[in-house]
Amino acid sequence: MIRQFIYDQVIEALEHLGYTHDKEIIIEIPNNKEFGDFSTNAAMILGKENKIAPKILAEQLIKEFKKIKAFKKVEIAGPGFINFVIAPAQYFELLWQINKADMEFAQSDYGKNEKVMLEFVSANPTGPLNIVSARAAAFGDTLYRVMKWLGYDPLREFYINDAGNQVDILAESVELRLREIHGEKLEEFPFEAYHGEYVRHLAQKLNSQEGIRIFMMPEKERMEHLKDYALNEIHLMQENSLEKFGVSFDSWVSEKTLRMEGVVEEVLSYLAEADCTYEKEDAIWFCSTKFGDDKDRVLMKSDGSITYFVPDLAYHLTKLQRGFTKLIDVFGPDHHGYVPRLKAAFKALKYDDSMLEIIFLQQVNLFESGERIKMSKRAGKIVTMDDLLSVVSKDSARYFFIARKANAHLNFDLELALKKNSENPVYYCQYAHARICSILKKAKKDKVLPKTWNKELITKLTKTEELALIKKMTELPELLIGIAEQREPYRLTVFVEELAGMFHRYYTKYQIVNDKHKELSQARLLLINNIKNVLAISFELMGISAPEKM
RNA sequence: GCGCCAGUAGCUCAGUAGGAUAGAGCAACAGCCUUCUAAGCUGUGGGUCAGGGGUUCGAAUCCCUUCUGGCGUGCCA
Repeated sequence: MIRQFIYDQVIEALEHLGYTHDKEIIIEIPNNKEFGDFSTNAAMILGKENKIAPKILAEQLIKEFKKIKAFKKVEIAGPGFINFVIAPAQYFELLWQINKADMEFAQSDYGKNEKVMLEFVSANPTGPLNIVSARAAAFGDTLYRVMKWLGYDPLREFYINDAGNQVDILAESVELRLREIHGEKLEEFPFEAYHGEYVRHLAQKLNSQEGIRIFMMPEKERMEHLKDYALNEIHLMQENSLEKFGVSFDSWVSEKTLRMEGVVEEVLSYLAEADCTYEKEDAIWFCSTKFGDDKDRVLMKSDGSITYFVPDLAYHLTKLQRGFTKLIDVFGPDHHGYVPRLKAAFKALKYDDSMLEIIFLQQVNLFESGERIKMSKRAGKIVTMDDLLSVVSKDSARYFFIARKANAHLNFDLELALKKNSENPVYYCQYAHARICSILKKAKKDKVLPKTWNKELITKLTKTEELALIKKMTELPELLIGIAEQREPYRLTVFVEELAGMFHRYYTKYQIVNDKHKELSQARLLLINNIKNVLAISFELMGISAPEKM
């Protein structure tokens, strides 16, 4: 809010003085408080192109800024920085705006209704969701919420790979477990099959529903039946896990359905028409190296079946056909070799590959008592999302999952997530919210809390901590834009921790409600009420609760 | 081998428009509740920003290079 204002003033002053500003200047918050509330490097950056010494340019600009009431003090410092101190009256005005915006603060039409496709989780329908999926769910959903808040038109989509090899193996695994139930002795459970307990449960459930009847079906029909059954059950299981996590998808797209609609043939013909395919060793290849990939890729295997890539490419093309102008995929850490071929296909088909944006989430390591918990997919020993949620609350889990940059490994400390003190940032932040609620409640009971807020009250706020709190809140609108554009939800957790910390310190230092100073009390109540709102909005965007009592 | 990602305090991490003296939290130690929630606050110590070169008024941040770790490198999905 303020940053943009200062930026505009600088540009205006430059133009008024007849200087050019071809190079980008910055308005920043100095990390040393002695340098004021904001500072700009404009004079240093633009000195050269205007053939003037930075310090002289700075002096001239400062002369212009002296006329502006919003600035209490403007100074030159160091090699040509211009430091601004914002007038309290300006902060009061901003607080009043925040107050008026209420629970809609920082909402905007910034995104101009751009249709953005957010594809995330998209886990294989062959087992329960694991913790990397949980990370993806928290990440994608938070990004969705922020984009929505900023006036984009985002859609959350889950792509189900319910066709191909792995699904056959799933059906076979269920069949083996069924045979086990009926007393057949298995030599050894095949290495490639799915070993998880859930396969047994699926078999048991199916057995109790249909019993021996299954084995009376012809082989082919039976496998189809097992496939449909298992896929449907697992889909429901996954949807249920996500729901417990507070994540719902706007759309689920099935690979099988896509295939039935004939998109595979379409894509193959598009690529052939573009002259990008050839035959070698009984297989059909895509010459992706021509478009930046490091090797050519098989489209149709020598046995006549199709590779995963073809329907997936078709799927991405449907996103474009549906009018999305930005396709964001959130992938696990093991897929990055896959991107060049997707991008290559976009280029081959003359689509703008910059519309396709892929975010990689790095792996999640679970720690307990300082020990890393080992996970093994093969042995069915994965820690599932449900396992995690049975131990850790939804709030804690979501917070921890978004609290790191996407491309950094995430160490999830189970003990820490369970702690209920300041070591655990979730509680630290939620506690600030609960504390404020408690104060407001007491103020209401004591009849200090006014029915409606009065703008004049704000002028009672003169402490540096109070102005600093207002300043911090005004950062939210710009922060959210940064989060949406850089796809970096973690920055929201940094903001919330800072704001909560500032409040806790303020609370300890000053008494908010004091019978002897009614107006001051009311002004402070107005301030903390807005802090509460800003915290609640941030929590809402992260998908975690804003408790009124703890 | 090649490709992608990462390396900041003992630990987990900020430092996102290239800015001024690199910051938090935890852990360690010393304190604060007759007063609105102590799930909180205050203070102390702690750094070769992995190493080296370069770009420039100025680099943790950009470029090159070396080292270390993770992942990828299927006619798997």
